[in-house]
Amino acid sequence: MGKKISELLKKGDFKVNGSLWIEGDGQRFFGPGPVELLEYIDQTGSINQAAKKMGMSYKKAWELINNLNAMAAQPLVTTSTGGEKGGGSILSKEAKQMIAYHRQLRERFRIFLERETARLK
Amino acid sequence: MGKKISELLKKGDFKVNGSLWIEGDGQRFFGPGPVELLEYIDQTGSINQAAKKMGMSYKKAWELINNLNAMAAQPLVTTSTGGEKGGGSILSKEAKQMIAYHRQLRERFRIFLERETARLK
DNA sequence: GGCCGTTATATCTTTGTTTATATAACGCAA
DNA sequence: TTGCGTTATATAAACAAAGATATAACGGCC
Repeated sequence: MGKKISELLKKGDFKVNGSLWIEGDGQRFFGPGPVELLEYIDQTGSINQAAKKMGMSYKKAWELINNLNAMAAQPLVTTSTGGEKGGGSILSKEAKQMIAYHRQLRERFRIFLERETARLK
Repeated sequence: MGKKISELLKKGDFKVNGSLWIEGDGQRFFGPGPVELLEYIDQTGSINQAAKKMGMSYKKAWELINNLNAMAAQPLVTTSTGGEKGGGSILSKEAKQMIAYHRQLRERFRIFLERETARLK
């Protein structure tokens, strides 16, 4: 039967971890990063502030959003410039639904990872 | 209930995909890359040839192996230089066991991903 | 008109990662 | 002794990713 994994590692403690995403046409569409960004945009109403909360440059955040919109049938984020607050961004109904899907996915993944970690101990 | 994911994407076809690894002390220990490399080393008896099969530079392959050995309680790969074939590398019993663990893990992960993909369709 | 904060974009710089190249040591065999 | 293929390592070069900076446009408000 052999040794346990904890015996194979110098530091005995370990866990199974991973990353999950939804992909269409071979390329990633919806991963952990974009989801978190969308959630912050929903909270703040601004790509700029959401990026700051994530410690991410505005440029990168904008590129993420742009990619998402390019792959989505309907835009996930609609933006506007000017006005009282200088502009802003809001999530579409579809974006909120994607977030909900991903939340469920992540929760089941978390359970899977816990179970697999326990199985190897 | 909202729309299906396939309706949210321009290209209707999609799947849930991901990556899995074993980590100790917060840092990755055993992921898909190292496993594949070890398997090739087992086949060829050489880090050099294994690296070529993976389209990876020898340097990177060696660094991967070095990291693995540094985190493992017993070395996973033992190397030798000189001799009839110029030297070579062989896997320890522990390495083969890690590969076996990871294979099982991957298989259950595959099933998980298929199930999750189906659930969203 | 001038101010404000935001989106959108281009350009340049910096940083980090990967790859390429070179060199030495090893031990067996011819 | 020379040749061979491998491990092991350093250094330089090439490439990619990320970050910094600057600028324009927008539209409400004072």
